[in-house]
Amino acid sequence: MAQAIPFRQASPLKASCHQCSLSNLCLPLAIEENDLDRLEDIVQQGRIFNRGEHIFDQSTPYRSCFAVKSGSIKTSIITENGEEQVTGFFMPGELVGLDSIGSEHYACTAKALERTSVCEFPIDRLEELTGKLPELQHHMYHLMSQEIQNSHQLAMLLSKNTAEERIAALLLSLSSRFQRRRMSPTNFSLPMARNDIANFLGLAVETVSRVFTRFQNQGIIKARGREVELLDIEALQMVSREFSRQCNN
Amino acid sequence: MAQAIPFRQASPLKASCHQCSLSNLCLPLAIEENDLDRLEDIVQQGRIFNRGEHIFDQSTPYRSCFAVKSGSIKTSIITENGEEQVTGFFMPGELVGLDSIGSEHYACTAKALERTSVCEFPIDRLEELTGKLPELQHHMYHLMSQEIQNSHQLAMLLSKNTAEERIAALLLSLSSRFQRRRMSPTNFSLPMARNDIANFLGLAVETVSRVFTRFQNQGIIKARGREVELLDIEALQMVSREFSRQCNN
DNA sequence: GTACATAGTTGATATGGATCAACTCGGACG
DNA sequence: CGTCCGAGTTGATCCATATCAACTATGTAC
Repeated sequence: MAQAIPFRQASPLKASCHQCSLSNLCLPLAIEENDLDRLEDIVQQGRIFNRGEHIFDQSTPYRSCFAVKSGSIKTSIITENGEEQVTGFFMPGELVGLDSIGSEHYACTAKALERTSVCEFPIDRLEELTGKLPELQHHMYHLMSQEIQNSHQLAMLLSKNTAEERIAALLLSLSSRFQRRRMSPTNFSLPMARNDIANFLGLAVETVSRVFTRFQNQGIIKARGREVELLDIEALQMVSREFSRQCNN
Repeated sequence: MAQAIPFRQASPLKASCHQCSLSNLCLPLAIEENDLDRLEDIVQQGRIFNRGEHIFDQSTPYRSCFAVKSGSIKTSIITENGEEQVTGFFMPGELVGLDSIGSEHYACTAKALERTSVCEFPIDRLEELTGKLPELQHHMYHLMSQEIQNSHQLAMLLSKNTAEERIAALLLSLSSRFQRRRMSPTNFSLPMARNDIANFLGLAVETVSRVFTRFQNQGIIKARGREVELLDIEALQMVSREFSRQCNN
């Protein structure tokens, strides 16, 4: 047998968590080197979505959760009367779809904010695997509880904080998440539109815009469009009142 | 051996999920009759807390999650500057502490709103057990994702809805949770103070009070103190705009 | 039963951010 | 290179709810 392969075959995309630069942020984090193969067995790597494409849709039967490899994703809930509520932004190394694990259907819609590649973890196989690897199970619990906490933080932000505080908190959250990926924590480009920020933070677009310019006038940030430079992180932390990392992360 | 027992011994409280009237709402729901013993092995039943007592405290090392047997519990986060944010109310059959599973410390403080009895699930033994019982694991995932969704709903409520809508939604949520326990969905007594409601919904106490009287004047509810009667559920649903169950549940 | 504290209600006023409207910027496309 | 369109900014006005203040009801301790 050992049939010769005429050309380099299209990789079946069963590729390497081993080599992934994000493995220290993602699921492999929880796993011993020698168990990593078992995770690789179930993951489908490298699916690409263009800006605006849906990774999954609300009310669709739940199949998988996804890890962001590159790019970014926003999740949102659509209510019966058509209103949208952005529930989160997800950056490389972060897991999307945890809010639906164990449910029949996706609880939200996930949309690529830019060209984005993801790894897909089919839920039945993942549940099977977490049953066998206690560390992985523990890590899943941890990630999900983290998600609950994030959402509580968001609720707190929404109910107690001013527009300035909310935006400062978001900027700081993004900053620390860029930093975690060894990118500049002070100089980055926002993956989402003002509109999404406004929706996420429970504000009007106009308010977001005004706060941005106010911060700019105070010399706290420099912003042109989506390009942002944080000039005075200390000041941002003062504004955001609680120094904890809000929102996601 | 077979030593005679002189008096009826104090029960070691290894008691019966089998007989618990809430088993269809709680963890046993997920388990085959014959596996129920294994859950009973790890649960510590019947701990009682008086009104105002803490079931657990924020930043304390995480040990267990708790199921409410009777009474009710509120959870809240305290920020560095001493502000409190109520993150949820928990009624019989509901699980408290899911937001901390997999974490080192409790992410919130849980306080009994009235005389309350709980069942305690030590987390290490629970994780062990979920590793062995796939249905239980699945159920845990489901409960946790539910918790995320609830929190997202709360965030939505806080960012998009008026005071009246928020309060209507809360009343409806409580109503359906009472109903689930086969209690009157229209006639119940609020376990929490106006203050807690206000904090939870991101409103001032005065606003809560005003909305209650407004609803009363419109003949939608009848309220004296914590005693509430829902006179027109339809109307409440109209007010709460989205007909889904908000907040918890 | 009285007193004190706490929870809840009601009224008057202030304000942060929504809303409405007009304008500008930047990029895609012919 | 100009046109068009959505995204973003800026200004003026309005409103829901916070805030402040006074009062009432409820309940708890002596």
